[in-house]
Amino acid sequence: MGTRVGFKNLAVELLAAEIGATKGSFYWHFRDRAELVDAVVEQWAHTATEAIIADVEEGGSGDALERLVDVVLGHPESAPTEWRILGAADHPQIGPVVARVHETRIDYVRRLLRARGMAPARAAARARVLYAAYLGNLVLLDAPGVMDAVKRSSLRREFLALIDAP
Amino acid sequence: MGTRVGFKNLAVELLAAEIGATKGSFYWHFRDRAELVDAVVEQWAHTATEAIIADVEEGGSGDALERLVDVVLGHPESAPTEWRILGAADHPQIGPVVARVHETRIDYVRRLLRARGMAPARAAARARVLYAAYLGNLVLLDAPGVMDAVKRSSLRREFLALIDAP
DNA sequence: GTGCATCCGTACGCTACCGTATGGAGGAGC
DNA sequence: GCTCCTCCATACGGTAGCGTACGGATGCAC
Repeated sequence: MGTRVGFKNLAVELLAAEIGATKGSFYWHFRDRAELVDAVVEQWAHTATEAIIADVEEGGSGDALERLVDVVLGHPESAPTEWRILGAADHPQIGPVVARVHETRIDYVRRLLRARGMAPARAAARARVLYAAYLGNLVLLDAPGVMDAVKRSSLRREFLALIDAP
Repeated sequence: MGTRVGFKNLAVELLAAEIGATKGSFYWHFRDRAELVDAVVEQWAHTATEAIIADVEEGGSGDALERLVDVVLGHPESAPTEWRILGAADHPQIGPVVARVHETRIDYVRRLLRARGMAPARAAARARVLYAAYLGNLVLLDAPGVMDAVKRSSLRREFLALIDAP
């Protein structure tokens, strides 16, 4: 069996065979492969932004930024999927959606920093760098052996230190 | 003309046509496409680690970590190439090389943090998060419109703040 | 000048994948 | 029972890209 992730593996015949169907069935439900890609990416964009933000917002105890760090660090199993989608951002169907997700997330972090009293300009720049650290963490999680030696508690501690940096 | 970057564009016939040659010529110099990929990735691994580290080491004025930040933030034009190679890390020929580059760079940042007096365990974790921020910065640079509003001086300031965070 | 090594071009086979054409099974309505 | 709609399978055409076969040119040794 293949890698199960990756834009290249989002192929019509491969997907159909995995389900146990054929191409004839696929092309009844989807007009073409582009429609499938759109559906997958749009689904990801939803669960990767609104769902996470809602999850953080409704869990009322403690600081929201801390809860956000716990949420994004607590689900390393979703890292490969997200990283593969980001890696396909050069595709014309995926790039705009990814950019939209980036801006939504950065703006959310910026608002949380503002709520902690950080000045507007600094909050904007800090939000970008913090989110960049999250993205790079995805990359490193995907590289075999690079993150094996580091404990998640250390990571959490460093992320929180970056939030509170002067 | 195409995008000039991206693993998919590293194709034999496309490359040959771009130079003005043909496949027959290519297969005289390379055994197959895998050998070409190996050569490109290995070349990148060299210039992306040893070259940068040497550049930082020999420029003697000021703090080494600050110089490193200036070097990596000062060459945004190399971001697309690096980002595309990282995005192809699921390829069996590229993944190990990328992991090697990650570890080399993280260890370098860790040593610089140690030289500033940071405790070993914290330096190891901090180096990973700092490097992750650099990687995420590559991702955001590639997303159109996301980084337009932020000035490089602000970015530099935030990176330095992350270095000195408690 | 003849033989040999080097380098390159043309033509072909092969595979993977997308998309289409076409027929057929099974249920719903009447 | 006839018809139509929904869903699926088989078979085919078309394209992109990798790798190979083979012939031709160019230069060097002798």
